[in-house]
Amino acid sequence: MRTLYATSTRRAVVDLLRSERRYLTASAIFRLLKGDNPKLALSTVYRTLELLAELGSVSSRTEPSGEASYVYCSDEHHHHAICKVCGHVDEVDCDAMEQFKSALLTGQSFVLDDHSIEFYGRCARCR
Amino acid sequence: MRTLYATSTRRAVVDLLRSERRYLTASAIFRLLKGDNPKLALSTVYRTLELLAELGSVSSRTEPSGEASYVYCSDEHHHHAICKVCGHVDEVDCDAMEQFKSALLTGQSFVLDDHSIEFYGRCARCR
DNA sequence: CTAGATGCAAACTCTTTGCATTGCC
DNA sequence: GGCAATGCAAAGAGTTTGCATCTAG
Repeated sequence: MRTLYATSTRRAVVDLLRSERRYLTASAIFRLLKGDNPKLALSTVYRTLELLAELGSVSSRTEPSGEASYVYCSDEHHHHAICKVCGHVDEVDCDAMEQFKSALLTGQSFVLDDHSIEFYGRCARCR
Repeated sequence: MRTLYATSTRRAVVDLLRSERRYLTASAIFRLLKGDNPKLALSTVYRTLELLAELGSVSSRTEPSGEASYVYCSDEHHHHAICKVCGHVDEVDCDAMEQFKSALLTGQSFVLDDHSIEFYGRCARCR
């Protein structure tokens, strides 16, 4: 199995995502880190994000523009509540979903295997 | 206000989406229509899809690959149940969601304004 | 006839890849 | 020292745009 190096770039990307807790695009991350690391390459950011996604440390979504964005979060099954004001992302656990399945799919002859939910609203600080 | 022409290309795209009822990418639509319409341009398909989205006749999502795909559906607030086998898309109305809000967001100090759900499973025919 | 739609090709944006060089362990 | 990671530049893929031509109304 491949050995992973804890490089300074990787640490910087993880630190940034861990402190921001909102969805950031690769180029946004690149811009934010470029200052402290002038020779950083955008392709390295992409490769780091790909790695973090494989490791289950980040989750990605697609912005309406079509750009991919990433947020640091747990590897458990959960969903995201995204603040429309500041972009802050809360994790929402989804045990409740189980018991609601049937009600949500009333009248549909559909066998539910999985689901994906995004909530939009205002977080504790922006409320 | 701008006048819309009911051109043959537009009719063809709408007819296709209405009969397929599954998410199709612009290039898939292009390929499917190219046979009957050899001089069709991909850019026209994109422009038609953009128009249909504005009119509320199609809804779009982003495939894991990053490609945008489109499905013909109602303009009402609803969600989609997507068959993993054939891709068939059922519309799921979401009245039920209202009463589940609080349960789903238990313990979160988040004010919910909106939500987006996708269900994955097997449709009536593929079950 | 005329505004709107189309085809074609070029331009753009985001993302990925090849390869020589650098850096972690 | 050796393998993994990086920077840089080039290539890909999907999408958009400018413009001359065509067409529905």
